[in-house]
Amino acid sequence: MGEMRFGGWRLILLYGLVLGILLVGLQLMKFSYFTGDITVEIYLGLIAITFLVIGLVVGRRNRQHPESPAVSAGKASPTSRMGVYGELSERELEVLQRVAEGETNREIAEGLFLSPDTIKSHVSNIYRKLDVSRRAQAVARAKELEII
Amino acid sequence: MGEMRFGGWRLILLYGLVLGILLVGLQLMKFSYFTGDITVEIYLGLIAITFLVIGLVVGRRNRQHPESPAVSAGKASPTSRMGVYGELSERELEVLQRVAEGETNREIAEGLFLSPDTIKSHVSNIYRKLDVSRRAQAVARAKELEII
DNA sequence: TGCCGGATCACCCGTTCGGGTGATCTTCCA
DNA sequence: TGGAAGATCACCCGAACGGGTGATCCGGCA
Repeated sequence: MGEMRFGGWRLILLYGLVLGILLVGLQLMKFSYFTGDITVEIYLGLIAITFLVIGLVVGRRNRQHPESPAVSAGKASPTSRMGVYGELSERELEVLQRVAEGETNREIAEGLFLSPDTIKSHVSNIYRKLDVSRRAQAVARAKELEII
Repeated sequence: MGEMRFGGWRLILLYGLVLGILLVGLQLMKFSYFTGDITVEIYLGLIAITFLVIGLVVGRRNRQHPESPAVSAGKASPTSRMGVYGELSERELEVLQRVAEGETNREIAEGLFLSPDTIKSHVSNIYRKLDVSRRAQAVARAKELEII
């Protein structure tokens, strides 16, 4: 995919969304304005407040969200089964240990006199058995399970 | 010396300007044939931009508070036993936590409404403070030091 | 008041990782 | 005896990472 380097991507979507809602709102308000339902002061005030809020939101968009509903992909791990992890083989434990030391696959390979591809294979199997998908997560898991 | 970079508030201002101009343009097209008077549209656009900028300024000014109550648990002793590594800032702890969950920099960025580059920066500082050089190692270290 | 550090963001570049596919060889055991 | 599982290795490709450099803004502290 073409990468948009600056700023982030969801921000643009957010802008699009806000803009769309805003335009609809403005059209409605304009209609009311011409039919004399609301005064020009209210109209202007609404516009001012709207953009003020947009500015505030954008300006503070780095605020921390402790448990925001908009975040989180798949946390909380509903699957709470243990005991499946005992099946890490000797080799896999050896590799996992070194992964936790921060060694790269190549370094591990050299330390164990194996090919980097072999290490990759072991690491992939470790991920499968620990139900994770990257090293930092595997280390955290292993520490929690006290298998390293 | 890079003057053409999309840096910081310049980007936000650009968004604001684009938004405003777009709004004005749409107004002109969509409803200038109801009234021959277009100056009022420009007027509205200017109001919108003005308040957007005001919101921006206010929002930027109010962010970054050193005293945020919404921080992780387990931070019971902020002053004691914080040796060399103890200088991990709130932000860094937050990032480190998510690193241990296996989130990518981009995922962390989205979760915290920040730029991936900012996360990279935090992660680099974490490495320096923990004296490591990659994520798995950082997680192992953090688990050993019981800071996560 | 001027400097420092934290937080935020951008960009570049080379390396590493993750995921997939596929292969050979050995051991174990049903 | 045939399959299951483990260990070993190869290759591809895109995503992610790590390490720099540099910039802005802000708050605190000497």
